[in-house]
Amino acid sequence: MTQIPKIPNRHDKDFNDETRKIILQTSRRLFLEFGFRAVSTRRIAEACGLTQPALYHHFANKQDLYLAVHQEMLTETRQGLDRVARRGGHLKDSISGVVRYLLATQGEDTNLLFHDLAHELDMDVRDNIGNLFRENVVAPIAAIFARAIDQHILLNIDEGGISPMAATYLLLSMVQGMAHVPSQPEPDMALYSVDKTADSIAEIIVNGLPRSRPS
Amino acid sequence: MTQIPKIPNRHDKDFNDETRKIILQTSRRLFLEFGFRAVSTRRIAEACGLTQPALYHHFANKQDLYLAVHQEMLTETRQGLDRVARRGGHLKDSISGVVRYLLATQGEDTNLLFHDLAHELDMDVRDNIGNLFRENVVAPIAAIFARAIDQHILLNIDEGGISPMAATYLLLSMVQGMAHVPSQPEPDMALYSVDKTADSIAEIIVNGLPRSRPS
DNA sequence: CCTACCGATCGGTAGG
DNA sequence: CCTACCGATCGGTAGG
Repeated sequence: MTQIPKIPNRHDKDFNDETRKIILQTSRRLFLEFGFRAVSTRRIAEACGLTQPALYHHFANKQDLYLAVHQEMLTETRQGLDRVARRGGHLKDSISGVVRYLLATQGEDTNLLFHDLAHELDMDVRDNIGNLFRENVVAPIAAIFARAIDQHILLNIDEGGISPMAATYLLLSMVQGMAHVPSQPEPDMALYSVDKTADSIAEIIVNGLPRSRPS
Repeated sequence: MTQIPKIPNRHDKDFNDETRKIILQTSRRLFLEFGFRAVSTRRIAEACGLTQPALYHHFANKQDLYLAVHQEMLTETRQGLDRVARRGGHLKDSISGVVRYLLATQGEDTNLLFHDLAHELDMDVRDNIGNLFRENVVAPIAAIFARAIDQHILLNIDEGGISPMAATYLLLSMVQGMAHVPSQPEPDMALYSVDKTADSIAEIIVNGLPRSRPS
């Protein structure tokens, strides 16, 4: 019998689980910045110090890697939002805490994620990530608005208000929007600290743009 | 001398300027939905009923076509926003008019455009489109907020307000955000008419989420 | 405006 | 985890 060469597999010592973590954190950074299509598997591998086929020992394919990245990230986001929610406080403080968390963690780029879900991913992966996003991001934030409606702080739809989910998507889009404000010669929001930006967004959501007098 | 075969060029009758318009409107639709990278030149050509190399008789390359699409579109947006501005009226009415125009024309996807500018285009095209966006979209909207600050309706930065440009990016992101709210079994904002959605966003920008009582 | 084609790059596989 | 390689697709060109 000929000698069978050593082929690493997930049961060997040299099948390094550390490598999987490196691939995950590297591809997370790249996918979040550039999106699914613009990040090639070779680019991920190179950034990890691997050859491209090596990725396929840890993930079945590119979409599977993208899914794993978002499963991990959305779980983390859920934990952060739950921590904010447990602090309680008034509506504006809760909103400010949510915004601060989203800004500080440089979390999901909602728009880039939606673009990938709509155009780049197969149905099963799309549904999987879409459900995780609704469960782990939208639901916890919407609960804050729903609570304010129950306490008659905000109006419900029948009274001329908007739904908790619509309020949540509005909040998420405002967080994304502040990232695009170009830096100015004079000090501007983009140069503010995360805390100040979060308070400012929360203030606008609850009371609108700062006015001279309540009209 | 051998017979020189007929090669169409821009001076011939069969070099159809109508074709250029078809390419522009077709690629506009595709670029707006899928972004620069995801739209191949072959896909554009096929949608126009042409072969892919035929595109290069009308545009030097893919980026040049992308540029022409946005030059045309941003000019149209400028005209629409100027028309809204000329109507005058109170701040909330102006904002509502802007939002209504942006929603009705299914204009620029700001986030997709920013992604392309940041990651997909050469510096010269990026700067060109970036300048056009600031001149034709940001500036007209920011002027509305600047006017409200001059009239002491909104606070300026020193008084705790935000800059006209920051307010503009916030408005643009809110418009984008409403497009992502999933349709619900119960009637929701996504099912509202453009007019109602525009009024709702304007109300939130000026007065915040609808509350039971001014606190 | 077409056919034919170029080099580069893509996601993924074979096989060890 | 590597080398070697596959078919598909990309933007763009040659030449008529």
